[in-house]
Amino acid sequence: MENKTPDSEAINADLVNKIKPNMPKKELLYDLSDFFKVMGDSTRIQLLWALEENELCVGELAAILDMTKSAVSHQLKVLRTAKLVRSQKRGKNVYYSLNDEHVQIIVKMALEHVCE
Amino acid sequence: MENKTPDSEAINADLVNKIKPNMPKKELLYDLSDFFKVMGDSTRIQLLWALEENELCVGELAAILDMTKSAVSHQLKVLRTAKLVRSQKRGKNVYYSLNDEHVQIIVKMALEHVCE
DNA sequence: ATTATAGTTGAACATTTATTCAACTGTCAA
DNA sequence: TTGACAGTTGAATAAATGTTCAACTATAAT
Repeated sequence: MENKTPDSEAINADLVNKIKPNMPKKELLYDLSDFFKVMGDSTRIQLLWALEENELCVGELAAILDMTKSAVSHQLKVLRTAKLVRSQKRGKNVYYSLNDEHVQIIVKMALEHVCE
Repeated sequence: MENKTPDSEAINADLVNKIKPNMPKKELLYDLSDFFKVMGDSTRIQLLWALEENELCVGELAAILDMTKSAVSHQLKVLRTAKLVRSQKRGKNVYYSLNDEHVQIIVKMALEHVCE
């Protein structure tokens, strides 16, 4: 009776050995998850959302989000480090704008997912 | 001298009042950031990556990721709650598979961003 | 029935993270 | 120069998060 399909299969070692070497390298893995981590905060999503409409300075962003300039500035730094926004100082103000065309598409895809 | 362009502009209230009402509602905002939070972990990225190749049970996933079944199970629960994977029990095993076609596209876009 | 295996679960622990607060820099106006 | 405003920064606090461990359920094999 060796050809019967078992009710429960042991783990498929061949499949594991085929998939394991195709896994992404640690570095790429961290880059990917770090990118999503940056997007995974409602304050930063709002900042990106607002900047899709216009270049805006910190005070304007703080007014739109109803938050302190300090809190906004901290989060803008995260977005800047991730290269999702860029900043430009003009007079007393620092104006921020989007720096990556992928972001708008990614947010749109995510919207389709969460709106199902 | 009232028509000179000021070296430093005060915040643009009209712009703020135009953008503010177009901001996403709290609920949508949390749904969006929660989605990205789920993607923002290297273990869960690996799970999704592996499941793109094949339906896999918990033990196989644990072997591929070199992690305990417990840790994998905890993260699979997060993915299940977010409706990114679905599970199906067969015998003693629980097989997981992808549940959302958006995810592969979103990961691909994110790859393009981080690989620049 | 008993034993072994697959997977889930909750508590605990350590780490990360977002906001607040106060102090600071730099620029403009008087 | 003095004062006001825009923004940044670091420390502190509180909240969220990932993995481990041990205990548990459920299914299969003997």
